Amino acid sequence: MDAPKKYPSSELRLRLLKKASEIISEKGIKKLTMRSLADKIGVSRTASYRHFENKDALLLAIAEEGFKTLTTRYQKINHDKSLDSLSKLQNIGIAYIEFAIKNPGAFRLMFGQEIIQHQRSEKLCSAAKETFDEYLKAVKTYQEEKKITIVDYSILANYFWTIIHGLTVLLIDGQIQITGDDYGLPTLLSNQRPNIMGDIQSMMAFSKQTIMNFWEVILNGVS
Amino acid sequence: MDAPKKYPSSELRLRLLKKASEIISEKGIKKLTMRSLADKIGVSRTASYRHFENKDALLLAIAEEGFKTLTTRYQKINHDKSLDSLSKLQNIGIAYIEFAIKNPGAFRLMFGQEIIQHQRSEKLCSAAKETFDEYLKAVKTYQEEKKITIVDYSILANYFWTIIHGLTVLLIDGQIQITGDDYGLPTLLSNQRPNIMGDIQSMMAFSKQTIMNFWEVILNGVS
DNA sequence: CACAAAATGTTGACTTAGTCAACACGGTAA
DNA sequence: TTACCGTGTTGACTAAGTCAACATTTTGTG
Repeated sequence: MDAPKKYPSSELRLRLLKKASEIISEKGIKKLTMRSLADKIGVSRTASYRHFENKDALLLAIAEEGFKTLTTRYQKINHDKSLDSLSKLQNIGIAYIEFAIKNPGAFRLMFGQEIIQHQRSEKLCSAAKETFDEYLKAVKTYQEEKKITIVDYSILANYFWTIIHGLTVLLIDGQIQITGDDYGLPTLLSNQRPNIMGDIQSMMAFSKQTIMNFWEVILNGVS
Repeated sequence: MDAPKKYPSSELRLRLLKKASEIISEKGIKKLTMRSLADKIGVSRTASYRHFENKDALLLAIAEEGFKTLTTRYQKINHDKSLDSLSKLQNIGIAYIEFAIKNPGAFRLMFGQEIIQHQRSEKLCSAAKETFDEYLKAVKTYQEEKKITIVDYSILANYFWTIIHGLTVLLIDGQIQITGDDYGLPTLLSNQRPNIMGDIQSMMAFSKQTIMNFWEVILNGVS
């Protein structure tokens, strides 16, 4: 009898998702309140409960949407005939970072645990699985094409993921701050309010370069 | 006039820190309430406010303690004459992961943003700086010894950090689940409650192996 | 078209949790 | 001894999640 399951996408539902996602990206999850969210959108304080059972369900839906978006991007890359298997894999990494930089709130919900640890729904898991499968497909293709046989592709996938995820998380948490071509102090060390999401362009340029550098090292070593 | 700043370490203060850290590691920050924390320790609901201005200050203190602990470990490693510079760097990475696995709650406070983004105190920043400096020292020593001149050591530090941090975060968020020698499904894909912190021994063994593998690749490439 | 049912939104009320204020008590320095 | 500090307690207020009852609109169906 979980009340609000129908209504797959009304006007309000979409606006709530979008606004909530913005708020958690900018201010963090703590600062998202059902009441002020409704208020900002201009409906009464409990209107959101017609579209989401509760706050956790709203957060869940944000994560789910996130996976769907990411899956679509991955699919587009995997289907692009003009890209070789290495470029596909790299582009998928870049898409992951770009998504996270543009939607840090959603990204944290998707891959963190604070929220999702408990109330994972079937829908969320299958959305995540689609994203993951698309990623695995790219890894597998790359591995087969390059004839890398020393490890299973799922292990290879974890290794790539480790690097991309590490970079992503450090970036969105401001531990590697980019402004133009400069590095800022890690958030860690600064008691100023960090300008974490300063300049998406610069962050993406930095990320691409970093991925290329990692790849160079992976292929040839540092020597 | 921020009231409770004196009292650097009473009985109760320490018990609060310890218990709170346990709770956030096991259940997440959302589930830590000042009232139930006090209750579990057996004092009245506002007793904690004699030792911490508010909940954020308590979380801040947990992070600060975390940095101090980590700094001590790093120092011990850096001072160990029996280790060469590579081993020091690797051991620091392992210590980082071990700390995170044993104290995921504190770790998230220290390196995440959800909580700390706003109320960073001087004390927290300087505690973080000490940890960071100790890490940088190890990187610098390694770089000088190995005569790696292609990049600045602070960039090298970011690269290592990226890998270690990525691995750490994926582990504590259950995206790489270890049970004995097996991999479990990423939390992502499972709607069962994940047994994230299953077996610290196995997770550490896995982490050490992974770090070694990464190093192997970094030194020699995959070819 | 008429009407019941479903969808959607509103206000009132309850509950939990953060936190302040006032009060209490024991120890210690002047 | 006494004033004050450190520490803890209870009472009270407020913000926020959320349910229940009620109102309005939309929609499916005879």
